[in-house]
Amino acid sequence: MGKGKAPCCDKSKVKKGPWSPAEDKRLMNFIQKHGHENWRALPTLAGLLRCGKSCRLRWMNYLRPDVKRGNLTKEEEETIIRLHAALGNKWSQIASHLPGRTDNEIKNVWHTHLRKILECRSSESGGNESFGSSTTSLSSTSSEQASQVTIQEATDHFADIQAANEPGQGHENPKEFASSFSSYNSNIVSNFSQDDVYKPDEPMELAFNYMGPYDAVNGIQEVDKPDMSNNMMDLSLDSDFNIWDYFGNSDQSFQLNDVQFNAFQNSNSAIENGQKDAYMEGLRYLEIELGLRELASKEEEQVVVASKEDKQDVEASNEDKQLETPTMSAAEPLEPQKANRDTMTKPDSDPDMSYFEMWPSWLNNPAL
DNA sequence: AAAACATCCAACCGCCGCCGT
DNA sequence: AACGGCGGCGGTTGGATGTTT
Repeated sequence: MGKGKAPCCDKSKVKKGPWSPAEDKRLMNFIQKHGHENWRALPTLAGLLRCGKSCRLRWMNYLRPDVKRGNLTKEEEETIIRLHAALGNKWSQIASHLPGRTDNEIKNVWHTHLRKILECRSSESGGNESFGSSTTSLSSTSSEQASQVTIQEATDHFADIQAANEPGQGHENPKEFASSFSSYNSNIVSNFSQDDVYKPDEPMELAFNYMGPYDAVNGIQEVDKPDMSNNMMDLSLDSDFNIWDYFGNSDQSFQLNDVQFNAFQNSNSAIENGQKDAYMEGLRYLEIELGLRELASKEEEQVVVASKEDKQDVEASNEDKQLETPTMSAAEPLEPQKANRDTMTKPDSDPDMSYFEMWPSWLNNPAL
């Protein structure tokens, strides 16, 4: 056996070959919204049946907005020839001198076109032109490392989220938020085991897997990231990242009504102002919908019914329907979560405690 | 018209180096 | 120091398309 590494993904479960327009669209939409901090996780989060490498390649060589199309100009060809003479087959380095051109494209052009030109020139000039694999050693610039998220970036990022949470500044469509929020929670809840259930004496793991050094409880500092690999989602820290948009990619079938949403969205001020009831109402509603709580009263039932009557249907394109359901999507029915309810236990100390209070550091964090 | 051949290029594969643990 | 994960790179492949016979 060779000592090659394990494959980056399960080859039997990923699609290969040419990309369809629907896949392109999905990949572009995802990256435009959330960036590409983690290629390995991206296909799952974006709902693509592709390996991360394949996604990266497609983006880098084809979908990136700054990729130049069309034939190379004479000047570009000459540049490639000169750089190849100096650098050899360092296609990425050559590409770095040609804005908008990819290493793959340059490599292809070289093999199909430029090499022949050089061969012709060589034969004409008596063999002085070089077109082989040059081994000229230039000090190669170290590859750019994935930029660490700075404290300032993290601060700005969460300031943005907080701003989105201000009254009147939040998600433009509360129902969309509630719908997508529920899908996210459905996913988390469906993956809960007994060990995941809240234990009052244990520190809570955050529900989100930050990619930057941000501790939602204590402020800005490095924290250990919980290992919940398949159950977690990575939050991009792109400057234009908006957590509400992150959730806004779902077809889940229930929504909070506006009152519930507002209470939920403004949970901190609601609690500080002694309006916890409104906040808790939103939580209970979510729990009921997720099958984590039985309807406690006629009133609650009416709230649920009213909300369902108020919901909007989300149209999914036929193309999207053909794609594999993303991990974070809500296409799965709620039944599995209802079954899960039986495996969960509430803290003994407070039988009325909301399951969503299992995230106190998240939900009540002033930074949010 | 059709078969054979040539060309193009998107995508895959395996390896490498960096980095975190 | 050793190991594993990941992004990046360069070589290669193979299907699509164009050209020639």
